[in-house]
Amino acid sequence: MTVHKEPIPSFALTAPLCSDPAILFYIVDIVNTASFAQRVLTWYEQHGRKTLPWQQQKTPYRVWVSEIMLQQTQVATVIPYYERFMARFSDVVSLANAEPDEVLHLWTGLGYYARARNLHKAARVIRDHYQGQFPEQFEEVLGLPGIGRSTAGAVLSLSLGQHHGILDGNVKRVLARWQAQDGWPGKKDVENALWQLVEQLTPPRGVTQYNQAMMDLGATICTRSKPQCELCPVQNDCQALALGTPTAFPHSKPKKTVQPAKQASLLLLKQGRQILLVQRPPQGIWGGLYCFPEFHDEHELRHWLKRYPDASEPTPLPGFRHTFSHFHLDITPWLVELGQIPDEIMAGSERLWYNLEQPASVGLAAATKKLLAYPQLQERNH
DNA sequence: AAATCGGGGCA
DNA sequence: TGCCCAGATTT
Repeated sequence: MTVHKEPIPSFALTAPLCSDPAILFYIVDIVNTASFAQRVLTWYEQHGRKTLPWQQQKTPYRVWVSEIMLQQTQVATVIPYYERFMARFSDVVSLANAEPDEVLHLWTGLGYYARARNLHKAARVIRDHYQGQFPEQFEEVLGLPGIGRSTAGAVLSLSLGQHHGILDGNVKRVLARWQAQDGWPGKKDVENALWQLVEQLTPPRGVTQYNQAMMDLGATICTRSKPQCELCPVQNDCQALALGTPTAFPHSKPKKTVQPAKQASLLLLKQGRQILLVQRPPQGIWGGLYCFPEFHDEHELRHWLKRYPDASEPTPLPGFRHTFSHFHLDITPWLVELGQIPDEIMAGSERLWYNLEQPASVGLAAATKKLLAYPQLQERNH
């Protein structure tokens, strides 16, 4: 998709250099592309963030830790964690020498603990294979656990001024909008197209500021919702803005076709305060969790119930829809009371008479929890 | 309730 | 190679 908005004014006002509109547009493209980085850099001088903790004493180690923390959390939240982390582990060797538990402890609350583990693993690789010096070759950095192309580029460009592009979530959004890039960036081909754009636009000089500026732009102006396009330095040739739908980019992850609803009837078999649950097979939905006995429909449920002459007439309770990522389940609960617990039902380890007042420590599906809280299940004379 | 984020791990 | 996942936060 290509939408050409007005070319930059100085260029548009001169007499055409060429009568072929295709070539003219091509030239205008080159001018706009060449000026993209300049406009971003100028914006950064005036509006960019330059006093963040990891922007002081910029070493690969300090920038690396900040990049990993920032992958999952916003700047304001990261700052106190970063300060504590740096106070305790001032260099890569002290991090490497720490116990994994202590690293995780300092990470507590940030989430994504696999990344803390990778951080620690990488520190040990650096201690043991790089004499405790953070490597400065792109391929070496790329080889460290938890570091991919974008993080490697960020660390080496922000701390050492090496010429590498970056493509984190913020940059992806800025570029996908500027280019009106079709497709979901989770797809390889779309990501490749964006990387190609990164390489075209990243300027030969001022990479440190440019990369920082692109991230700041995405974090403060070109935000996921309510972008402030009127403040953006590249608004004049932003294709998504020209289309009038900046927030339509980057295209969101294609929805998994939500299957039409499946029907399930659940039997709430009850004897006093005891409720029958069965453990589900390890595979499939609710694997290993305890749920109510499930049937396709009321008929199947009644058929199963014939074995228990003692059982009361099933009473339907208010149903509800439980939505999974890829299908709906319409649940109709049926309540049945039993005079006594049949021996047959007692047998089998996959069955559990769940005591409402002394709940067993087992995994319960969300829908099961919801049903257990139904007032109809509570013991009335108690 | 849904989308998100960059890299790892798996088919 | 491409797909799914983590895990807490934001919208």
